[in-house]
Amino acid sequence: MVNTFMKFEYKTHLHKLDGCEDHCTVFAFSDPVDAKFAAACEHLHESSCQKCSLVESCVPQIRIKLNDISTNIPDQIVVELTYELDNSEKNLVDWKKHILRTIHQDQARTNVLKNLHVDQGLVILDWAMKFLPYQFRETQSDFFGKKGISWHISCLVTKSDNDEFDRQCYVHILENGSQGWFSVANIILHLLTNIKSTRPTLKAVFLKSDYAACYHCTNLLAFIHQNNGQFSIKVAEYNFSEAQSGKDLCDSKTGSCRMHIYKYANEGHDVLNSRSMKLALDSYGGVKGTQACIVSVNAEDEPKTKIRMPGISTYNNFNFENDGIIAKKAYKVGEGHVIKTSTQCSETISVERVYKLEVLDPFSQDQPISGKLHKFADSRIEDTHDQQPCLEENQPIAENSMNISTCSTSSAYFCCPDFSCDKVFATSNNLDRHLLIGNHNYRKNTISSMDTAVQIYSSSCIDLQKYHENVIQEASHEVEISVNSRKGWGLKSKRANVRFPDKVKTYLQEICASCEKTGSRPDFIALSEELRKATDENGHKLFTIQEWLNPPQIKGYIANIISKSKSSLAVKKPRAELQEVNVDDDEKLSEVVAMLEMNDFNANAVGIVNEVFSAVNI
DNA sequence: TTCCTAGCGTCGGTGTGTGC
DNA sequence: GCACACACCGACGCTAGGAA
Repeated sequence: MVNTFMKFEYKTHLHKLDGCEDHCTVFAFSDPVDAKFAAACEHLHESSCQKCSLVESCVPQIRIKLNDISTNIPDQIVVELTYELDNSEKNLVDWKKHILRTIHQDQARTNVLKNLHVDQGLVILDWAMKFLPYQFRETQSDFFGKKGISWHISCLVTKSDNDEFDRQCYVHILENGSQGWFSVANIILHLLTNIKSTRPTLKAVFLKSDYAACYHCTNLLAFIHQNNGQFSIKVAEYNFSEAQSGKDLCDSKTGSCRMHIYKYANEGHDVLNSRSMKLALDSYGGVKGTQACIVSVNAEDEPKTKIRMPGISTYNNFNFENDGIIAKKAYKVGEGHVIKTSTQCSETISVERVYKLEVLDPFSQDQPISGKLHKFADSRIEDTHDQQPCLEENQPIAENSMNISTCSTSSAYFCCPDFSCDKVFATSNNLDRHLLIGNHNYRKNTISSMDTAVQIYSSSCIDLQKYHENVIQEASHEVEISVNSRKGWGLKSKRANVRFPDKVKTYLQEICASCEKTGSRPDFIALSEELRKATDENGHKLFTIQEWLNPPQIKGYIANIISKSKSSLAVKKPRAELQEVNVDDDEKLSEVVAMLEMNDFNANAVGIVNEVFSAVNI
């Protein structure tokens, strides 16, 4: 029940003017400690939502039930179940916070588009999944071991004089370079220069991207701020969205480009490198509203500088002002903290030092604009029939709106992919535009499909209905008791860096060493279980509940051990050098190699024989 | 200052399903 | 039976930031 609620319904509850602590985004993102990251609500938070409370209270409810039956089950199982419940409780709350942040941070895009002037633009940045070389006819052996081509997508949205939005997409295919801040800085600079040449009236842009490390890093932010005056178009804001959200437009454009490339390849062409990739993208007039270029960024030119911005991981919104960067933890919550220019100014990140981009093949001629965004009057069913865009932030949402088109065509087949949004479109283009604006119409129905399902079921099963009501009532009662000031509950919690105990490390190192000898791969889930059950010769537990590690932690630690051992081997390993050898030496070498191979073969054969014997108990 | 842990994204290997 | 498509998952790279 909680799972379904979180997946489909929770986001429909959220609102910044709600009187419930679980729903009010301003309350959830107001820092209780630092007033600069807090905003005051003009309403009281007196109401409570039973369903939202259930997220926090479901695990305590299970814990109570566990305590009731704990006398009948072994202590070890009770301890393990308690450990699992603790982890689940934390994960559930984290998930709830993630949904809250996703919805709130997406308002940045909606508001920017709502207030966009004709001399401003919104740029959404994203790295597309690396493109794997594609052959018209390829064998399976060719399919494996491919090295992908990096390509970066930038979508520019501008507003025309007649209140329509224009979209233009820029693809940077990287011949050279990694997906780090240095490449991103070069791409942004090249992009802004290019946009200025085609749209001279543009004066400022708002950047938006996901939380990837190459975007959300001190060096890039400091570079933008320090050199903003030299950019052909000023960067006004940089808003970050939660992981895996807020880049729908880039994703849909990536899909179109991929399909265009595959279509070109399927006509008998091979797309094996950046040149052929650009050729494919430009084929048959190119992808509508999309331009591609090939660039190269030499990683060796990257300035080796380290700029400090304490607390950067908690900041999501940055405004670039003359006297510093105004950083906020959540969009439009609080006045923000000013990061002064002098604290992060560095010669090493000047435009001259950073802008080393080499354009190998420039953008082709300007493609036609991919489409005009008209305004839509009806918030539920959007179409382009001389209607107005629904960019109003708090517009009223029709109660119980149905996913049935009322437009004259009665052919509304394109539903918004967001399960909680009830908008339906007559054409795929309209859906595309809806995704660009991101103005989802979340259902405000008090009765969800889950509720309806429960009601139908409960009508034939009265007992189940009673049980369901009891669970919710008991859960909400629990929460009411425990409620105290939860201000800022939606903010990212501070990461607790806890060192793994030495004896756990030693234990894992031994297991890692034995795996290395046997060649077997460690099973992280089994190891996590093993840590909980390991005992000494007297039958006492080796590790306490505080020392248990979960599978991802074990995986990370073992990966670290392997990585270190590899790097130390690389250092110790003498460098192989090519030397001329005479024929006699060469023959001796061949003999040695043959002998080593024979030894290996014999060892393997003995191993196989032993395994067979042990399998048949001989 | 260095080391270690965590988070996010991408790459490559592997297993399974499908069509010819 | 072969070649390809797709999903899953572990490995790894990059980055931030706290502990030692």
